[in-house]
Amino acid sequence: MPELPEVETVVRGLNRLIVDKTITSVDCSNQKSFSVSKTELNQLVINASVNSVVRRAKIIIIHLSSGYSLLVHLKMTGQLVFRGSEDWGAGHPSDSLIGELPDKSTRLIIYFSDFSKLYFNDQRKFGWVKLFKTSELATLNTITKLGPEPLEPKFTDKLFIKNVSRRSKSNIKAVLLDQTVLSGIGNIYADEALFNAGIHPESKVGDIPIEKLKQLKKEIVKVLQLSIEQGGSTNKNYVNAEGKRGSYLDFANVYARTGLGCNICSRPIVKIRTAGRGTHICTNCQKRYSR
DNA sequence: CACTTGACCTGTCCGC
DNA sequence: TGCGGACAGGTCAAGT
Repeated sequence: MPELPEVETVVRGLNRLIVDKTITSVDCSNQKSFSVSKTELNQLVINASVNSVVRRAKIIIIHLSSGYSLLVHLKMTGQLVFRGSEDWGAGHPSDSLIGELPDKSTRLIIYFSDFSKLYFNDQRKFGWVKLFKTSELATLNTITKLGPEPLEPKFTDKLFIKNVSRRSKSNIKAVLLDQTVLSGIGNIYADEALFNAGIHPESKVGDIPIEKLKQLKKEIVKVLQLSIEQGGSTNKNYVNAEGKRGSYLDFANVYARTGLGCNICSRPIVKIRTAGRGTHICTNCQKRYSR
């Protein structure tokens, strides 16, 4: 669920909420979620302050003053939720989607010197938190293997076509989900971009006309920008750094609209399975390209 | 190398 | 009401 727009929203929130705060301690459960032990984690981050929070693909990077950086991947059900010192005690913000913290999915708590806290919750335990030296990030395989950022100027038509063409015999949907081709797209925005471009997700990349691929690239950028404006998509678990939902799904054309009328032709949206994923389409508006 | 599938988890929903 | 099974979907290892 957290894809590029959701992760971007969390990062923007954290930049407002935790920059310049100093860590006093960390507390974690579920060792599987972490690359270092609680003891090590405490040794390496205590008394460090937060320099900045950035994003690469779907990875959240928290740069610390100690020369280390915390990397967080939310996978499907991860959340990074900030609670200010005024929320200490019984109450919690009434407009938050989640209640009292910690709860049973809390895996990590970062305590700041002003008594505010950052919670990492993850129901399904797929997410992770890793600690690296900031100077090592540039050569880290986790990061260097990632494809281009779709919202950066370097993401040109030419680069998009070159990268998707590496997998010319695959379904276009599977290729959009491949983070080495381009980074940040997940199931929701793959379905939305393919609908907006009028392409059936099971079209093979090699069968799609170049002009249509260019249009798809344009639709990817547009849908990601729109979703960031809406604070991302909340289907079930996703919340921003303040525990609030995103509203992109109010604008969705196909995702989670099975059985509802297509916004263009009114025929019902159909759900199929493509590349092992639930896939939402309008069979009338999306053309299946084939040889 | 290109490409596909299943495993990792837990909570929820659907049919019987 | 309870119970089994399918499903949710990001990534990677293992398969063809």
